[in-house]
Formats: sequence, structure tokens, C-alpha cells
Amino acid sequence: MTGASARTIATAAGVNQALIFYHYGTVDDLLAAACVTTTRSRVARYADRFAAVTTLRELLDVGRALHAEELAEGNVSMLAQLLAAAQTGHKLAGPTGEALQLWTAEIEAVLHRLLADSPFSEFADIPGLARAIAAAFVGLELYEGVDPAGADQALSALSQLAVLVELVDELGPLATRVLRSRLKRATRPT
Amino acid sequence: MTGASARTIATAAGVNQALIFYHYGTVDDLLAAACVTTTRSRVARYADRFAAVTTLRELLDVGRALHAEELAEGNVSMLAQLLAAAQTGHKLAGPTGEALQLWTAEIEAVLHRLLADSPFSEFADIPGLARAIAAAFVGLELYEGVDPAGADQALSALSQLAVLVELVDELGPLATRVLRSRLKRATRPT
DNA sequence: GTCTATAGTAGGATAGAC
DNA sequence: GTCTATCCTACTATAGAC
Repeated sequence: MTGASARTIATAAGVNQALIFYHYGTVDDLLAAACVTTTRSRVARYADRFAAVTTLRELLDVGRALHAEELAEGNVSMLAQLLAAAQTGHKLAGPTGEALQLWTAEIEAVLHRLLADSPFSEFADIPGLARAIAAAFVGLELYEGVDPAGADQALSALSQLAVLVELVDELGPLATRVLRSRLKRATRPT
Repeated sequence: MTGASARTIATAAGVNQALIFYHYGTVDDLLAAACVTTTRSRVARYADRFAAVTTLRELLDVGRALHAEELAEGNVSMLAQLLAAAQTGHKLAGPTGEALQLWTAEIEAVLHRLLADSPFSEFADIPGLARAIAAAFVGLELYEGVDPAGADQALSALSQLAVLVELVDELGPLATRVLRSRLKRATRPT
């Protein structure tokens, strides 16, 4: 987390460095608070777009827009970097987990809506899928930092995967029956 | 990257701190070298298991095993943390990107093998999919640090998704035809 | 090549004036 | 609540003995 010292944060905010400790106690506490509040406002700003999503591919498009906006604001992968910092046993784990939860809740709501009439929804672990999508997005943000072209390629590939899921929705009862037996077998692995 | 200072690394290695600068110049250069070499050896150690994979779910199982082993060695999300550190314009970007590439190459080979006879392979962007899987795994590693239960749930959900992909492989020409038109349409979005 | 010693620096945190 | 001034710690990096 180099670059996120009390001094740099204070000067960026145009205030004195001592104020950070007066208001937040420690730098980590400031980062924790900032993580949750900025995520909260960002989620709120995207609520409309999430609500307008009607297909999985559109959900990915929202992800693209979100990433582009973060890039423009210089906030790229802020959450990802805080998650990385939280790995070494810090108290950042709680707040960053909470921030991630804000995103997963939003994704979960969209998935519930999209897959309501899908044969897949009969077995789908929607909360788990939402978490997987959030985690994948975090990973893509980090990927972007070291290989932008590769990250973009990965996103496009996910669009193809989304098409595949949508396909099952429209294959009718035959596919539903096959899928049902497959998933039942999958829960009792070899 | 607190906890990865020249001092801690040196004492962990049982040597003197000055040696790090003698051999590597800077700490970042050491981390860059360590990132590539440990990833290389880790990939080599898993080559057999990757080669034995016959289904997408088995690929996910390899991922689970990999994660468990990293956990046991105390190396959890090393690559993820280095990717995060590389975000802030460091020279770590190159080596970490290279390390990630080692994983994606392995995944890509598996996917090529698994999807060779699949109708999906006709259109699938295998390299892109491999990158997406690698990125998702990185994200899951970070997720694990702040919410182990959620990360595990996400992995299980991905298994369901893998089942779905396998399903399409066995639906025959009808599904193939529908899928083909869908993907063609998807490349020219609304 | 490996050690000791040390210079120089950045950052966390507090005390106290205003 | 906000500032200045300051202490202390941990770190990078180098010089030089062995």
C-alpha cells in the first residue's frame, strides 16, 4: 500500500497530516472507512444501471462501464488493492469484505431477476454465482494493471459464456431435464 | 506490501540483510525474480495434474487443490498481492504479468484439449477464456482472505457453470445450431 | 560473498500552541 | 478542529571490514 501514507493522503486532501490521526486514529482506519463509503456511493450511482440489466451480457457491459469509470477517476482497482492489503491479517479484512458484499448483493439481485424463469434457477446457487462474478471482476481489475489487452480479451470471452447460459434458457424442457440430472450427479462427485 | 521488507526476507532466509541488495539490487527486483521462479516451479509441479484433467470441473478441482496447497505453505495469494503492488506503476508489472502468463498458458492448453470436440470450440475464444479463468482465480484468492466461506461458495457455483458448459457438448446438432446463431448475433451487439 | 555499521529517508503517531 | 513541531520506528541502501 505504498502511496497511501498519511502524508500523501493529507496533502492530496489539502489538509494537515495530523488531522488524519485526530479524525481516524490510524491510517488503516481511514482506509477502512473510505473503502466502505466510496463503495457505497459507487454502488448507489450504479443502481439504475443494474436495475436496467435484462441479460447477462448487459451485466458484463455494466462491469465494463464501471471499470472504465474507475480508470478515469484514477481509482482503478482500489478495492482490489485493499483486498490484497487485507490478506496479511489486518483489520482491513472486515471493511473490505463488507465493501465486496455491497457489490455481490447488487449482482445477486440482478441474477435473481434474470434467472427467475430459467431452468437453471432450479438448481443454481445464485449467491455463490454472484460472489464468483464479483471475485472475477476483482481479478480482472488486477489483470488490467499488468496486461490491459489480456484483460479485455478475458471480458469478451466471458460474454461468450454469458451467451451460453442464455442459450440454455431457451432450449426448452429437454435441456432442462438433461441439465437437472447432470447437476444432481455433480453434487455427488466421483 | 508491508511484511516483505529486505529485513524480514533476510531473517526469514537466515542471512544478512545487506545480501539482498548485493544479489538483487533492490527489494522489488528480488520480488520480481521470486515471483517468476516460484510460479515456474509451481506450474511445473502441477503439470501432471493439469494433463490429467478431462472435464472443466476437474480443472476447477485442480484449482481447489492449488489453493489448499498455497494455504498450507503460507503462500496464499502471493501472486495476487504482487499484482496489487504492481498496479501503482511499478516495474513489478512485467514480471507479475509474466507469471500470470505461465498459468494462463497451462489453462489454455487444457481448454484446447477439452473443447476440441465441442460445438462451443467453433467460436470459443480459448485464450480469452483461459485469461478469464486465471483472473477469476486471482480474485477468489483475495476473496478467500476476507471471507473464506463466500469464496468457497463461489467456487462451488463455478462448478455448476462448468456442468452447464459440458451439457452443451452433449446436446447434439440442435444446440450447436442455436448456439452458433446466438454467438454470431452476440458479436454484433445491440 | 558475507558480515557490521551506519547514513539517509519516509512514515506513524503524539504533544501542545492557537 | 486545525495547525507546527517533534519523536520514534522501520526501511532502503551503501561503505567498508573480513
